[in-house]
Amino acid sequence: MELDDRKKKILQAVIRNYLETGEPVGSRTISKYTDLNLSSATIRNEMADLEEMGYILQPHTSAGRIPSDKGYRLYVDTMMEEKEREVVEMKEMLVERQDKMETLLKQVAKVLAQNTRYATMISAPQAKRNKLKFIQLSRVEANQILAVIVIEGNVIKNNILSVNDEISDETLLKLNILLNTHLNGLSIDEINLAMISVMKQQAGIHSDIVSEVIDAVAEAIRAEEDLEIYTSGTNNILRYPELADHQKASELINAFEEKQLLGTLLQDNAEEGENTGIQVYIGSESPVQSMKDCSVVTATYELGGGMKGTIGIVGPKRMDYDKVVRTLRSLQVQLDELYKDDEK
Amino acid sequence: MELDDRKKKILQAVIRNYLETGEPVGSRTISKYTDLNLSSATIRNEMADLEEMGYILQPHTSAGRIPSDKGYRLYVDTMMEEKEREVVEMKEMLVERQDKMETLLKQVAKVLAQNTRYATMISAPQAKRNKLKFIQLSRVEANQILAVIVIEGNVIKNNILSVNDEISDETLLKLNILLNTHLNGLSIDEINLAMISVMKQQAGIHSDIVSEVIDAVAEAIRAEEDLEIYTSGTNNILRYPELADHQKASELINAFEEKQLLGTLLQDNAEEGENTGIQVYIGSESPVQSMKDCSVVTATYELGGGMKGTIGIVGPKRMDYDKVVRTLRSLQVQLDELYKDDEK
DNA sequence: TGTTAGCACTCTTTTCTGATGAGTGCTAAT
DNA sequence: ATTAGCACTCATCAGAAAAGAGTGCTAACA
Repeated sequence: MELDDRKKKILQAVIRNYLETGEPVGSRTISKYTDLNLSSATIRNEMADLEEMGYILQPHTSAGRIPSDKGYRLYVDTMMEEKEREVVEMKEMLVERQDKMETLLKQVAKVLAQNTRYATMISAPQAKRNKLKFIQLSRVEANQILAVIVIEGNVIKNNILSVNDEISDETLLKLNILLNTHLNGLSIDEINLAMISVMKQQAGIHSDIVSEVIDAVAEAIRAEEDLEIYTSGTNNILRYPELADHQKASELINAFEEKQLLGTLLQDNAEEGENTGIQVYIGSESPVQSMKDCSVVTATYELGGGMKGTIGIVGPKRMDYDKVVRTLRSLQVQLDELYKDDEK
Repeated sequence: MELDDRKKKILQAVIRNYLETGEPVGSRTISKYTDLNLSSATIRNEMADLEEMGYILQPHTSAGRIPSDKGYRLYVDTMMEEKEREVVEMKEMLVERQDKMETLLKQVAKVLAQNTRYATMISAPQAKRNKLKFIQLSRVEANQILAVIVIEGNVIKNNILSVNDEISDETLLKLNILLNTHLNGLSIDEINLAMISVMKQQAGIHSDIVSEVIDAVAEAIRAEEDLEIYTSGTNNILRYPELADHQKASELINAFEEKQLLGTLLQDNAEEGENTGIQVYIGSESPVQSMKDCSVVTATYELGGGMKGTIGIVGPKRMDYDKVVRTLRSLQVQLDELYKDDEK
């Protein structure tokens, strides 16, 4: 059977209507809703075909139809009209340039959640390979050394090391130079044992500090490499009856709390080289088990310098795909501009 | 009317039973549940009295009784038996000493939520008056200066400052000395304008850096002063039908997401000088509006050096007060020991 | 005098029933 | 190919009846 133009129109009407109401859509509704001027009977026949083809489902005999995952997929891929109207201007809400990346991302997640009324998540931008830029040791107390580790992209980590015997300012300076000359510009797997042993030798009695610092560096880079994720609007999940069932809602809320679980979703996506950077996962397409009854839309964004992160929106399968995609796209542009403003 | 011993026993039995089941408790149940050897009729008379006194409520005629807030209050204040059995050993789960405070606190919140099956929150320990301990400026790039600010209690903040003209290593050293001699050991409101202008004068052409650094210091101390809060087990809210109603659940989940809303709860408490440091808020006693149908138990903990934080547990009014209090108390001890271990 | 058995009464909860209505699939007419 | 018509299905709703839990009150009892 072929999916002709009329069938497409009907399918589209079914989906549109279902997105709005969340209720199964009947033939009579469609017959009036569309400009096809067909009677409900004709629609019924067409809907029977569409069901056979797997685009729509009947929850039970004598209920209307609801879109299947396959139906949503077709809709998202080929039928969404991206109207220009009401492109949400998020910029105003982000005007106050945030110094801290963390604050910015939290705010984006929050604004997005308020705007869309779905649950949102955003991963902090990451450079592919994190290289060490600069190390600085300084004394805090007699037997405490502060190690400041700066990674490519101006990410800064601190670490306090305890030492047994006091260290003079002079040796501290020497150690600083030693560490920086050897390690700067290296990524974590470029620091090898040979290098470490050379450094230890040169450090003499302070070799233990060297190892501690190197551990700290490794730790810092590793920490930077696992995704920092911010979420917002978790409570929106309860807004949609099809997700608000305790079992499902609990799993979802948990996923949003244990942010690592969201990692797959945000990480994998960042790597896929889609042209627009926007991905839609419908129901079971989602790589995260607990979201098999939701849809997830993700968008990668760039904050310059190859720093890429991902934004995700989680809602019911009948989420307003048009609006979500539109909003994400506009957000991508706005974040891009934010970076450019920063540049100049 | 007097609350004699028998009435107390009956009240206790009603509460105990209600805590377990969440269902109104009838006279017959009590008559069998207790060792009073009284018939249900007698119990009924007593229960009528207890109701008159305001300790219990009838949801409707011909339902059993449920405890009122006043009833819970009496129970918590005078009737809880703290049995020794099954004191949850959380220590094992916290064995791996965490370097980072953040990780530790997140873990505590999580373990606590898993143990109690309630929602938990924990505020990071804070010293009352945050004093500046040490400042370190260093160059990251030609026109970028990294300012590391260490606050009493070894809290470290970083800040990158952009400067217009390059600064020599020498001037940087001078600035470092200048800043440290003037500012170390001061709290935010001890840094006054006079001091600043003296420093600016001494800094000569680099006076703009001085102001930037001072801003950064102020910002860092302020940031440290507003509570860092970690939460866990939000989804446990859905476990209790009396809270799982969409309206309430949504508000609660939101409160746990917008962690500032929890601030009042955790902050006020930290200041109250209760002997045990454990506080119970029942229903409308809670200072947070959205929790008027819950109970909240908070405990202050100390991590040495006057650094105090607060742990909070949020559950239904029929939460297992005994267990929660026991767990919190044991946690207080364990955190205390953790610090002592750290000390030596 | 305190305790208890008994009973009528109240109110919620559950179950069943029939009615309603939305929606379908099929057939026959256009 | 389209549509009107009709029998049929099934969820949902309203109401009634039944069941059950629990109460308050009274009268009897130790």
